[in-house]
Amino acid sequence: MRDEILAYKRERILEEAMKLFYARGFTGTTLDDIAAELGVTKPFIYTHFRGKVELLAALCKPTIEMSLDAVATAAATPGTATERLRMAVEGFTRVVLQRQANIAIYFREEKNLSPEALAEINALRKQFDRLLSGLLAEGIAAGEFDLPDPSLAALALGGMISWAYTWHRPGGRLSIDDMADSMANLALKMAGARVPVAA
Amino acid sequence: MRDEILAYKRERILEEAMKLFYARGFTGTTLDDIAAELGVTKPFIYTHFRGKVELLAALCKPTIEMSLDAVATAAATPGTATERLRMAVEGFTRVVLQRQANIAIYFREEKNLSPEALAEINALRKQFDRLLSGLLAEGIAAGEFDLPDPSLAALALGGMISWAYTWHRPGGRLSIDDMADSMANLALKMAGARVPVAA
DNA sequence: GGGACAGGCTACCCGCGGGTAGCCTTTCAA
DNA sequence: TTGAAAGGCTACCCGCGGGTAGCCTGTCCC
Repeated sequence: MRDEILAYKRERILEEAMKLFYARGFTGTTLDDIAAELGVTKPFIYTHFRGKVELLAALCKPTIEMSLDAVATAAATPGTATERLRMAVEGFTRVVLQRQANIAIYFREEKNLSPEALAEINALRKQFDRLLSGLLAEGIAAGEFDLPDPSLAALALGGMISWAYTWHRPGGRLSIDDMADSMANLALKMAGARVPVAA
Repeated sequence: MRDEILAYKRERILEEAMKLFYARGFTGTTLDDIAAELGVTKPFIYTHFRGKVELLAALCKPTIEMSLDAVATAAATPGTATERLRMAVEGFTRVVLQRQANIAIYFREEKNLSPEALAEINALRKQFDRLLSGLLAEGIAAGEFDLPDPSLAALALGGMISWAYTWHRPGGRLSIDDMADSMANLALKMAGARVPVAA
């Protein structure tokens, strides 16, 4: 129970930090701002985190892990490359949109991460690209996809989806599920998959 | 001649600012850093720019204008939608890769722009999206493309290309021209264009 | 009732860096 | 040779904000 309360406090700090970093940027947000938003004072934050940059890492890393998980799970699921690519794209799109602020913070504030945190995250991203590119290569080998350069296509695909953090507005015309479906259709068409559902 | 030297000095300042902002981030770079790199002192910069944020705007705005121009020129060129889309994608890809640092700085440091500069740039981006989406819609109307949602596809396309600023390495496996060509092929396939050149 | 501890706050330090005032040097014209 | 202007530098200011030392208060157990 003590631990649960501790964990809850951590979560609340991260939540407000996320909102403020998203709205004003990392350097545009002070620890006093975050504390004020929580109705506490700056030293309170220091009882839960080593400092400002640790907040940043705590916001970024789990989100990158979730992105990797989405693709890794899809790649490891039984099924055709087409089915798995759809699953990967849908899953990743959901992560990007559900954790839009974290994704935005990560890409904007990468330079402010500690070297250690950055290295860890870069390793995750490398895996992400490899998995996606491998999935495309499997599809080509199986005759399902038609792509001359799966590595490049993986980067293009990753960009197409990641980019949604810049323009998606929650509560807009398309729901997250709509977006995931549309992105998957576009991705399959780009891959040259047979029998694409109307994109 | 006086004016030319003045313009040259401005350019040199911007050049070093670009390199440093790109490498260390906007807040991670001091005016003293930039001055040192140029072999001058901080007040020198102030004889050419109002302050640090003006440097930022001077780096971002022309690059966004070039992006818009690339698409606007392509859209206004005579030809089929397929031809014009290829031209637009190739042109935009070239801008992104040739001005990679500026693009990166813009997307990362958007929050540090003055409200006025931000508003101007946002207006340009809106035009960009409208032009691209309009071009896709024309292609659909002409029966050249097969896309259920041209607005969404325009955003996806824009993302796919913009994203290259995060991973392209000059001197890498693919030249800028290779990249422009490949991106255009992927874009046309995504649009469902008939007779796509092997992407 | 009292001791002790946890948890948070008040109050502060201090370096960094954007921005500026005013001087010095070089150059050129008369 | 001198006056003056342009151009850049030295030296400084000062607010902001990350980080910390030490106190205070409420709570729980004896």
